[in-house]
Amino acid sequence: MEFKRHLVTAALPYANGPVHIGHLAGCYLPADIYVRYLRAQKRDVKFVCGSDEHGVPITIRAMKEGITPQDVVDKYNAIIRDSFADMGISFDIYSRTSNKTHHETAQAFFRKLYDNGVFEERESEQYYDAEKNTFLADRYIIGTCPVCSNENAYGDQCEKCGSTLSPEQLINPRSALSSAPLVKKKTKHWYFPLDKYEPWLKEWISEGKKDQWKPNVYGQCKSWLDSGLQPRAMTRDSNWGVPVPIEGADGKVLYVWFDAPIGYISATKELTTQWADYWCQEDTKLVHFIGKDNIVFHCIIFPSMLKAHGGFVLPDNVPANEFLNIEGQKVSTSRNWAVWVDEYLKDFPGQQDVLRYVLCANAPESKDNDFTWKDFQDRTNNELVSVFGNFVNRAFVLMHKLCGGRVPALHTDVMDDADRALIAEISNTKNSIEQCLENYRFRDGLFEVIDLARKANKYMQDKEPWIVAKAVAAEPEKQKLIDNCLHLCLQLTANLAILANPFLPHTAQKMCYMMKVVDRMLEWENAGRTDLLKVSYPLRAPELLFRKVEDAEVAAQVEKLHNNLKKATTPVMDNNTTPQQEAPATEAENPQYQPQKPEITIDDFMKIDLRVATIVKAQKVEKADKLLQLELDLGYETRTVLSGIAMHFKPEDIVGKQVTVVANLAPRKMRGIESKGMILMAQNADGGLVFAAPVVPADNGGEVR
RNA sequence: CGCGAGAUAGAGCAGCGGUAGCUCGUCGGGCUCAUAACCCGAAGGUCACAGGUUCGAUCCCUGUUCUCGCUACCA
Repeated sequence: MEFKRHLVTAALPYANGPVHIGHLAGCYLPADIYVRYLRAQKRDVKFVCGSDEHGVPITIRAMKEGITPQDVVDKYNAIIRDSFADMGISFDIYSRTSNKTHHETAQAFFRKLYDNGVFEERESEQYYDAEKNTFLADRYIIGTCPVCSNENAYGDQCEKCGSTLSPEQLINPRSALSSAPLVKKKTKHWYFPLDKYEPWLKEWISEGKKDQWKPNVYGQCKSWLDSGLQPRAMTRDSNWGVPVPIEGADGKVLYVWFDAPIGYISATKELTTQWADYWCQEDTKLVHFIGKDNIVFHCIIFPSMLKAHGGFVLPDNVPANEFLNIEGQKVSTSRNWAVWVDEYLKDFPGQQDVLRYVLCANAPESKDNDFTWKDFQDRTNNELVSVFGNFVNRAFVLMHKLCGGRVPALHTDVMDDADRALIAEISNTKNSIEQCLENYRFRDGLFEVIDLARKANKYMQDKEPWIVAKAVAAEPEKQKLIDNCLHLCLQLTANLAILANPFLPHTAQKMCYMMKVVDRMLEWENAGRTDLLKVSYPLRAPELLFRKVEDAEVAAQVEKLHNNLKKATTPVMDNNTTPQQEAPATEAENPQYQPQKPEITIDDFMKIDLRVATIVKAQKVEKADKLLQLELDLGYETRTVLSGIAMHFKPEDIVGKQVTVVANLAPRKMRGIESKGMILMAQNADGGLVFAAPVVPADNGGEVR
């Protein structure tokens, strides 16, 4: 089908914390790239999102901090909204589910289903906290696990033994919120009969979406459908949320997963009076960008709701990403193991596109991926800076040096195959990127952009205009070769701006400024043209598009991550301390000492094979300031170990000394020499090094434990 | 437990029946216009493991192991 309109949504972030880079990589960044691409094509597109501001965790948080739920969501809504705006996530509207339009829309939706007799009413008994006057979600009931006797098992699961539980199974259940004894109270809720929609869903998904949706998304849906759907309660006992709009429903609100996706509709309503065109016309392409944890809600529940209501379009695709881990560990907000976007923006001002680049290049499109600061540095320095940034810079610098600061002419009489191939490459790249983006393959699309710059670097290298320039004095007609090379490199730079624009919008803007062209040049249809910059048009002096990430910055970020983790795990999380009070304590650490590393088990430690060894030979490694090549006698063998201690010790002084060596460390090549192990050194505050070794001679090869 | 997704060079990913590819890193060389950059070349993989189907399997089938998810309002 030919779509006239596009409606793109990104998962509503939950307003009880800031956004981290996992959120960005998971859905906001891909959604933004997709939307920017569609806009550049002048297609009709609306991009909606907003804060999800209801639900129990927000009320809990408010209770703990002694403020109202509204205070909580106001605070985080502002932080989240600003982070997105600063990162260039270009929503047409960023709304929130606590506002009036949303309440009205969600209530009307519920009412329509209610009037149509869709819901089933059911009464059940649930645990109630009499002191806090609230029903308790399973998660907020604590008790002793019937399986492993852990006294702090949750009502839904025991984290110690992993058993799945229900609150009834807990021994001595108690409230997580107060010391009040639990009572059971009857409560009535309205259930959405998902089971009745199962046949329809099966047809819609199994037959219609099998090859269109990503394998993880399709597989997940199929799994749900095959195991059979159950009616699901769409209301909750709470005073924070959208009130259930029917008689006799006092103290009840809509289940957040009922209300949140309707937030997409409410946001569109706020955005435009034409909202119904986007939601109700068959030729609208609705796309939900989400993370994998949301698949069931967007592929099963929400479509069923829309179907039950009638009159709405259904999602054409739900390109869910997997998760992004940080430095090898799962993101955890409670342990504060995350890279927060607002903090990144403070630490790396003006470098939004660098993060956009890294997160897109390493996006968890097909499986969970790991974000490491080292990878952030490598990708930035070796790909963005060296390939893309450097090409643009050298094209500009050469143009100023060899062509008088103006766009040189293209002399068709001396064009060769390399020139023509480069021109063809621009169109090829444009087509490839279109293919990638239309199919939600953003990582590949971005690669194509960088690859074009890579090819352009090679083209320039082959043409060597700086060499040709030396011959111009003797053979003036050679200037034509230089002109052609730089003409094409500059036109290619203009194309790079267009092609990179969806991914790196701030960079594209900067390039437009340097080329002195208006934003309209960035329209997608201009890609592939080689007349974007007029001949003899003077261009500005180049500015560096990106800067390198320094080792110290990487180290600082890694340390920050670990410090935050320590702060969160330190048992000061008393109910009396609010997070605001804790925050300033961060800097109070003793600065001379490295923070202690995370706790390990004895098993972790026993994996390390420490041995006593004697240095039998030592020599400097050529072309390395710090490295010494050591031959160590371990009793049962002699091996080579490289150590970065050349600044501290002379080779001849340490021969014969005993050391402790990590014997089972994976071998690593440095300067072409394989190092098989590591010797232990103690470091003093002044940077001085001391061998960590037996105080009296011991047997070589002896285990250290 | 069951179900789903994933497991391919040091890292990140393609390939999905016919001699294993790309980017980065590593190593060697070249060049110098450019952010010590760029260009050329090389090394590096028993394609998680074990069976099976096939003339032939990384790719299909079966089983196993590991990771993540499906449960909790963390994308």
